[in-house]
Amino acid sequence: MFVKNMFVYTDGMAASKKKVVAPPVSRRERPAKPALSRQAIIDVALAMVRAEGLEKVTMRRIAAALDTGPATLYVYLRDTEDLHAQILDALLAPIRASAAGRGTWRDRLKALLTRYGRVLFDHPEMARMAMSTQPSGPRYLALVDAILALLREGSVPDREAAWAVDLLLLYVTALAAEKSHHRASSRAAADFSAMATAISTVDEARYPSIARLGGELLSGKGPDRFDWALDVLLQGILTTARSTTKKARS
Amino acid sequence: MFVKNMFVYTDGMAASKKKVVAPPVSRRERPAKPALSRQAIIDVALAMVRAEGLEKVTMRRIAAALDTGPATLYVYLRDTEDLHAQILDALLAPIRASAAGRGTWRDRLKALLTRYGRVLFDHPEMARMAMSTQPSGPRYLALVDAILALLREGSVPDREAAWAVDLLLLYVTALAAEKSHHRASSRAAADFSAMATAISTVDEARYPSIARLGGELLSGKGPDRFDWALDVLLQGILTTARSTTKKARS
DNA sequence: TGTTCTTGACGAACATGTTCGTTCGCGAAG
DNA sequence: CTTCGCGAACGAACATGTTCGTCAAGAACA
Repeated sequence: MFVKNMFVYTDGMAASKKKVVAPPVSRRERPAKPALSRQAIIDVALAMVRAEGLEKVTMRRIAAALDTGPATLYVYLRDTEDLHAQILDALLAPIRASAAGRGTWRDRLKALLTRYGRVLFDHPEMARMAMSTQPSGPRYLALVDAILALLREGSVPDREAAWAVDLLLLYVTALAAEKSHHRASSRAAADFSAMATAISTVDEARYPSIARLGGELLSGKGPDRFDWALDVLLQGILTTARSTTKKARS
Repeated sequence: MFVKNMFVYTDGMAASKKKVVAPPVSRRERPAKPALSRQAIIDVALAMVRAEGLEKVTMRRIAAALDTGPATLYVYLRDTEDLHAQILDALLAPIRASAAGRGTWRDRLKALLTRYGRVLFDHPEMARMAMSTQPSGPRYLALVDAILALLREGSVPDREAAWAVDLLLLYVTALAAEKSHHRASSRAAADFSAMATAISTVDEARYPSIARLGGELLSGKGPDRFDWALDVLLQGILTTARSTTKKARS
């Protein structure tokens, strides 16, 4: 009897009840929405990154764009880090990492690293995320592969190259993270000015070396310093063997 | 009965009970609390860091410890980054950055950088913060000064040393940020395993260099890789001039 | 067919950093 | 003495990431 009544009731009010936003909304409404997918989420996020920048990509906004709630996204994404890793890999696509190109292997390697750094630099939060996530997407792997190929072309032994690729990528990532943060921060100019002041007015008795070098510490433009740093790294990589290092220090 | 019970109860705990449960708390109560100060906040935060770790230091918990609300802290602190910078500087105290010590200048420099990295490594969030904040506290400046002194002792020209100190600190900070995050993350083992799997099963046609090097990419223990990286950096710093680099590339 | 199990879907709730607006005590000025 | 201005103090509110618990549809099984 109970079941029978219930059956009749729902049958009679089914259509209008649903549309009038009656409190007991049937869950049968659910499948009417287009099914979600991981790729759909990533696609929406990427569109947002390109239109508004990474800071505007939040779980809530993505969910709203997909007509669902933020909690639902966690069925497909582990967390924002997972999402960011996907975004980063997509953003690396334009780089078209390859060992081929013009100029010496060294020129090509530096150009490649510069392009990689550029992507991160343009996305502050991405750079920071790249510091803590071990990217493993196809584009990233292509980047790693290209770097290894270039190091090989430059006669860097495999054993050293295996570690050098980490070193190079870490440095570029860190620099991008540092610089992009400053760029994104409204405090950058004030911070730089405060640092310059601190250095120029430093207590010479306490910090003799800083006092001596003074403004030199802040000299040089970003690209120049970056270029020099890459040269330092490459020079060091070309002349520092792993096992030799180990023995000499033990 | 209810009112009566309440009355009796409050009577028994008159002083503290009134202050805690009475809705119309007079603002005249304010000055009765010990005045806040930036240093008091930092001290509480430091005590928490030492007792429970940085992750447990939140504005709300600090405020609670100081018997106030989190919004009040913003009168004294700009933001959490500001707070973390103070904490970092305090944590650097034990390092006692100095150019003096035993061994070659190189040994001492590496030891100093290792100690610095250790501090960051032990505090994941601190390392990440150090990537985006330009530390300028006294202990940090002492570190910078000591590094400069050691580079000078190692005959690194001032012009190069001025940039090298940045490079060295950035690398160590970045590495600590990377490694400490992994250490703090419950996903570290899974991530590493996934990476190892990805590398060993990589498509050779697509990533020939990665396939060739395989496990070598993940070889070596942290300290060994770090030691080698420092040697790379120092070797590069010792042999890479700034102006020469500029000319050769232009 | 009926029952059980699995999993997508998602609201409520929680923790955290931070901003905005209001109150009130204190010191300066008149 | 009274009034005014400033800034410490702080509650309410907001945005964000994430977890937990519940519901219901579909698959699997008897």
